[in-house]
Amino acid sequence: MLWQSIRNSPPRANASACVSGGSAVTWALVTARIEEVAERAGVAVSTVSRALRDVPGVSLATRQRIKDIAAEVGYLASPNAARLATGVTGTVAVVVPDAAKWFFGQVISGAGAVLRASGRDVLLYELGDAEGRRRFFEGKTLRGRADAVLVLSLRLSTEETQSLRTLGLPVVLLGQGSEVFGSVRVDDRAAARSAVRHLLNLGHRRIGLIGIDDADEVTTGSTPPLSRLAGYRQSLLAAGIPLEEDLEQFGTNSVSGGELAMTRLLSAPALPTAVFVGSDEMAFGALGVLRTAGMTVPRDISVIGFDNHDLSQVMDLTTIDQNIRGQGEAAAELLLETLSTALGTAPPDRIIDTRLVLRRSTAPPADIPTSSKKEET
Amino acid sequence: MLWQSIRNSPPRANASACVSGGSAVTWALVTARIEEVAERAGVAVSTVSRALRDVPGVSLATRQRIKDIAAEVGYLASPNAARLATGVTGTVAVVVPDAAKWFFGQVISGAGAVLRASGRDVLLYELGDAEGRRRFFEGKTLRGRADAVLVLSLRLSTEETQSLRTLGLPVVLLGQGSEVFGSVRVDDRAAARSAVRHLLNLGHRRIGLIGIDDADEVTTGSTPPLSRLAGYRQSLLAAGIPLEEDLEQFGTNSVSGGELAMTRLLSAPALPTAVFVGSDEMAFGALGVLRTAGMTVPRDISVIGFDNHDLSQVMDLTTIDQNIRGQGEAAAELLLETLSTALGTAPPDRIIDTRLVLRRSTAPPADIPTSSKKEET
DNA sequence: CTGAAAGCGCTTACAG
DNA sequence: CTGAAAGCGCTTACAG
Repeated sequence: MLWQSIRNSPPRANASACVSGGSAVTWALVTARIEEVAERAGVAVSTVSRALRDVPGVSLATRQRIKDIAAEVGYLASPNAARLATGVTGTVAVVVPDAAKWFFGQVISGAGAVLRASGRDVLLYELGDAEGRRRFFEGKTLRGRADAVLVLSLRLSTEETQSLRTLGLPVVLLGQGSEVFGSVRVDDRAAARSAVRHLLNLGHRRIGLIGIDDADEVTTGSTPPLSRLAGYRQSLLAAGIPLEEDLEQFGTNSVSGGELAMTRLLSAPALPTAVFVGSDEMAFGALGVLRTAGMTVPRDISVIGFDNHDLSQVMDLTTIDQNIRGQGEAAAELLLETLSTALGTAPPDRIIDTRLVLRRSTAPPADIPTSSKKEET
Repeated sequence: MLWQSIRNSPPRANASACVSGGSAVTWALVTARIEEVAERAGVAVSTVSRALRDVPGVSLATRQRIKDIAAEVGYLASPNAARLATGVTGTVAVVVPDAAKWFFGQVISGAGAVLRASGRDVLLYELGDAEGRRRFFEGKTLRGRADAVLVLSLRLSTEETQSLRTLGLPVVLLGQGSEVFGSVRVDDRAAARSAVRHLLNLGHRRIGLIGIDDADEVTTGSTPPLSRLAGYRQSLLAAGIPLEEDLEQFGTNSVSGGELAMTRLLSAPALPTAVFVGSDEMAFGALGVLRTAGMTVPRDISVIGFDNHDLSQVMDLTTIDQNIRGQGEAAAELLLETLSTALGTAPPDRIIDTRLVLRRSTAPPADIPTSSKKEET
């Protein structure tokens, strides 16, 4: 009853018009237009337009009068008309592989808060799978829909880069450097080094790695996994510890990926006394496997993650905080700056700080390893 | 260098125009307009418009020729012009308290997939805090920006309901029933009953509750917390077990909320042998506290959650799966149906199935409790 | 400081 | 089946 009345008879005291859109006839409320405000104020529509947008060239008196009348009749400029006239959408597109993943949720929320504070709308594009990614970049999906684009955790191919450039919009990448677009990210390599150094400083010499492999069909090729691996290796080598293939296991960036990799690590010729894991979610999986195997963390093995996931505290996981929400905020801010300033020559590249968060999944190895260096196969 | 050229000199072989928008002068690429296609095809623009949108009334031959030419010149109708002309935006607004929370990420992703498959854009509105919620509903934020609205986990006040109705758009609520709008949700009460019945069937008689309290400034007043509480009480009473105030503790829907509530439960006059927790995230917090207290789950105490969170498997948490992504999908589908069909009299209310997921956080109580019934203070 | 008019790029009765 | 014209509701040179 009520339902029907909503669809078919909009509240009175509002003019209504019948617009046939698509298959169904829908009712759309018609609210005050600029013309009505102009008539009431006894001025031209152009003056109303200028007054309401605080464009210079209107006397203070008329401007105020127009504003009052606009507020009175509840006038709001039609976004679509304004967009058509100016070409400015007041919208920022956020392109994300998968909104259901914790990492991207943090970024979306952080970036969204900044964008909303600037009065902009957020258009969310979720790639989903490789096919979705292809469709997004092939079609000119964004044309006329956004003023700027924030792209998360994607290593863009030449064609994709070109496709974005053709849009003519400012683009900022998150989690990935770029020669062409602005970027916000952390120094993954340095962060990984400090994680492994923490383990070294505790006295560990046999340190395993659970890395993020490249199997994800959407984020494939992105650099953080590689940089974290490189940081791990650098730290070991700098400490004079040779790399061991058996101690490096990889999996998808997920709990189950961590479980599988840790399981493989447990069947290594000689167990590591500590493991650096490429993401907290993988570390959760690793912790689960260790528990199942009857091993105690950190007594039998130390584990350090990467992210500072919401749940890493309750899991008591030592990890690297990479301020993900802050990265999202910084990326949005950079985008807004780019929108209002003519930027210089090089695309800006902002590096966000990381920090080690100590919890109780790391500790000195049980038996001080003095001979472990020479234990290789 | 490259950067500058992006902003100032769009790729050649594309016409370009200088549009002054706001403070800065920006370049916008001008791509083919409908007129160009019409000229090339030797027809009127109206024919092109009809041909490209598969509107009947164009001969097959001309339609195909026009489509070919459009593809050739890469013509795509300007979304803003089409919107202004039709009033249809091809966009659905998703209104969410906090995109960073796991629950909402699932919904956004599920609903988004369905909406994208239908060719629609997703406009994300994150309320953030009470002030954000107020702003959203006071201003006619959505006017002219969306064809339909999906509202997550909000118990709407009369004014907010009215504000949405004034928009004249189809609205679907998720996680909340409504007299006015369509809704998708689970039967929280029945699900809670089955959770508690599981504990009863295992032989538990002293069953505690960790409930979601109403402190969240945005989602305050939503019914799932109340329904789950009601289901808990119903199950106990149906089993002839009197309620005990000390065994009901509440907290914010978060890990720390679960920690605090479990801590209070641990200082109850007599410990429960099992606890039903209103959400998995709270259950994670509860598990953490129990571990810290040196108690073993499920030997000393059984814990059952609600959600089937991604991480509940690795936490080995028995829980109620409520198919959150499925709820998001169903809500989006309902919205699309509403958009294309003139719906009947009553707002549709779709109930999604829940199911018990058995893991190893629940087990029969250690000592069979025969006298516990009379242990109250 | 203000206004009349053109224009943004489509869609849709209306007429043929 | 096709076209000419009006209209969607703004903004912005241009002229005064």
